[in-house]
Amino acid sequence: MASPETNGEEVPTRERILREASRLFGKKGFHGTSTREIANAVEIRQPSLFHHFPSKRDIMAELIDIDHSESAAVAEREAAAEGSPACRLYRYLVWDISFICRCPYDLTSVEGVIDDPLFADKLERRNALKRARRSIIEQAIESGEFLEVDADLAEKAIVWIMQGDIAETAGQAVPEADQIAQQLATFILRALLKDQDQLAAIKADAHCG
Amino acid sequence: MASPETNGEEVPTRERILREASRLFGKKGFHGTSTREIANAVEIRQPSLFHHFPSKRDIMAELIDIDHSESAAVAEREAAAEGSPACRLYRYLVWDISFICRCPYDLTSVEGVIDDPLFADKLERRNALKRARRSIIEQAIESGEFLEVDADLAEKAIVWIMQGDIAETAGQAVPEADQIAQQLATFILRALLKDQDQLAAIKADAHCG
DNA sequence: GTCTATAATAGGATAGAC
DNA sequence: GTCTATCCTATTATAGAC
Repeated sequence: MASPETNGEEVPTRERILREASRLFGKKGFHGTSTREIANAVEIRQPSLFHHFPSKRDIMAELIDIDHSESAAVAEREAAAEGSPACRLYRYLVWDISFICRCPYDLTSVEGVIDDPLFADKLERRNALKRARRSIIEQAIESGEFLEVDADLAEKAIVWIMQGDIAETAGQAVPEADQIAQQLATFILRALLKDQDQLAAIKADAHCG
Repeated sequence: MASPETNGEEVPTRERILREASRLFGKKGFHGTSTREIANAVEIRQPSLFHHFPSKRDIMAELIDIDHSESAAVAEREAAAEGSPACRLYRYLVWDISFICRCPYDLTSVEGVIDDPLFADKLERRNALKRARRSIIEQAIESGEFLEVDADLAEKAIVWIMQGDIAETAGQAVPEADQIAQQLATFILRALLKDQDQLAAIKADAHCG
């Protein structure tokens, strides 16, 4: 119980920079946020930022890594796993939305900068994440669990909902994380399932909460 | 057939400024886009912009008006109308998503700036639009057509999907506008309807394509 | 690890010629 | 209606003291 995270004191400066920068990037965009604003929010002077990060770009780059590294791993694992694809999609969705709701950073700005040449080195992993999600949806359609919808449009709608949830929670680490994750994952599954009566069994098999 | 819009020539400078600025705002954000970039895209010099708009802010303000004025009118009309709420939601959704897909401007940046104090005068109409959408959903839950979901979360998920579609089409006026509008409206209705078998009747009653 | 001071650049907007 | 030239401010980042 001596963790600096749990008792609310002594958050390291580098950590506070990431949190405040993510909020400002989320609200005003990466290019629209100045290093002065970040420094003011952290309550240090502007040049002191450059002791913790070599450039403004590197602050954003770290936020991209936080957003994508675990998500891509989970999605790729579920895409390659055995068993009901609908259940695997549900499990991935609950994990990722829950991650979003618990994250202390506002990751809103990530999708907005990922196509910027400045972050070209981060693009491939994001695309791998997208491919994994699409693969699970295609498996669910082929297996007959999902309606024969446009898999591309379905993957997009899912991303859009997650993106909206990211902007909504904005790094506030909401306590109802699991509840929201299950509600949104259920919303998505209902829109795609051929037989709504299977929803209860899918949730039970996924054993997330 | 002499319309400047249809034969592709002679688009007025003011119009080209709106189109190119909307694309740049959508890609790099309002604050992240310089007036020099806009001018370059329009192929005029930077100060010439200020002959057509008094400031960079006023370009964005006009894009906000384009996004919200008709949408708010349609949503408020459907919220106050008679008949099946699910049908009225479907009709609004098809209209708005179709509008998005036909719009020659990239309206991605609108949601990102609407909370900025710079555009405080545009906030009330956006909130009226949100209230109208929520009202239709609440009516559909009360009437028993929709499952007893969280109306707030449902309205959010709908906005997120429309917001994603705005970013996707990015003012390219896609030819499959009606098809996409119906697919996404169907996705949303399926996620909310208590009885999936009513979907066909709702679509028929809405008579949108 | 933070500060002040400052360099170097890019930004929004104006003046006035054509 | 567009241009060149320019003003003034804000920006990212560095240098060097403490």
